[in-house]
Amino acid sequence: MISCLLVEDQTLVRLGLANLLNLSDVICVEGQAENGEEALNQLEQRDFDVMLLDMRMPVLDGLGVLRALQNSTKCAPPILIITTFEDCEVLVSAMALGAKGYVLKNIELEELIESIKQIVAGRKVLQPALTDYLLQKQISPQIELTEKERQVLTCLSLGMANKTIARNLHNSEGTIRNHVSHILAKLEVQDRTQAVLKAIELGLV
Amino acid sequence: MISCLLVEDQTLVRLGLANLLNLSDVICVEGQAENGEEALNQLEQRDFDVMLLDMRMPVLDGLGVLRALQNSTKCAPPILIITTFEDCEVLVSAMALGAKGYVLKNIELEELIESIKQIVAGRKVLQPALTDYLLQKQISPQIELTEKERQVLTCLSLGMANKTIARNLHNSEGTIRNHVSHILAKLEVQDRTQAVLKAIELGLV
DNA sequence: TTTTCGCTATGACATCTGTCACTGTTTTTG
DNA sequence: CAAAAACAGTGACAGATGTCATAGCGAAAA
Repeated sequence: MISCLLVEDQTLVRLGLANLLNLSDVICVEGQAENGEEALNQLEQRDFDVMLLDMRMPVLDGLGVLRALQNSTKCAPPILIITTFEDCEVLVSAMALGAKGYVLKNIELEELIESIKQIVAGRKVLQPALTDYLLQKQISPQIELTEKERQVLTCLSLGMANKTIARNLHNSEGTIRNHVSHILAKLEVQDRTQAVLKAIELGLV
Repeated sequence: MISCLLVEDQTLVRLGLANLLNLSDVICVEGQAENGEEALNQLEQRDFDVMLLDMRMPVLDGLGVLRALQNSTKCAPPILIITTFEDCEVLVSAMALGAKGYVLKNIELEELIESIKQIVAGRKVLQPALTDYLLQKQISPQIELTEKERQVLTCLSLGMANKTIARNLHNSEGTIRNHVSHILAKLEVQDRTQAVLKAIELGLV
């Protein structure tokens, strides 16, 4: 029987998932936490075979937990990240911080149980759908904006006009126009609206 | 016994929640769907007392389902939106489209069951935490766009120029300009970029 | 040191954008 | 039916937007 610490802020999701896992004959959710701090407390008090960790949480999020464990002397259980597609940007950081694998919340139950077994056995679990996505993002030519350009882009995605941006950043309107022009070129788009859309898509803002 | 259709894309969450609800002695999850289209299919085939509807889904999202039901002659069950704090911007649209209430996914189980009973009894359920947030955001009164305006707005949020939109929708550029002008007025913004941002924020696209 | 790069700035230019007024047709609604 | 919308269009206009060439300044890199 694999003892498991489940860390997830949404009550319904946590209870539901715990229930499902407990119905299996190999996994037993023996600890639950609804944020990172609680998780760390639970780890203080007893040992687990594995920790299922959500990324987005109040108080202390998934990355926070991983950081805390790295700086701690205590020997933590292997960690499987359970996250949504929307939050997958932080996965690279999570893996760098010592997580042993990641799966999407919309994974099938059977597959999740299999993943947990793999993690406990010391192997890594990288769900293909996510890996593909991350690789594709990395392959996509990285857009390098200067500090000023980033500022202007932020203003753009707040819907500001050139004149307004100029006032905000204490520049002439002409200067801002130049920056905008460079941003459009770097993002390979034709106008500010497309720039904002692309920036949102790429998570630049 | 209340028969319930549960619409939620994340498999684990859906199964877990169904399980929890079925453990109660008043609610029975008799249908499940992992996207809006499946939900509509299920509604075709049989009746339910209530539908629990997630907002963010692939294929056809929550708003899409509500729109489809509004344009349909069929008598749909009352709908309770179950969503996350992050997606709550679209709730105003959802309510305008006929949803009967909304709760957060991190609601307590007891409270959720109580909410479902209220909905089935014909009352509305507006979870205070969300209502407060929305009021604080001073969400403007429901924005009513015409069909054509919606089409143009969609084009706008794809980053199209007026000329491109005109070609796409088979209109003169002047006509498109007029439509854009009306959209800006209705959204109470100054230019197309702000319109796109607001449209995204309000879930109009 | 020389070069490169980021930032600032200006002026000119073509084009795009949004507003307004006004004219119609068609469809919906009271 | 009559009024009200939605839809399509035109022409004119002011202002916003984006491009380009050019140039000075300071800091960092070669």
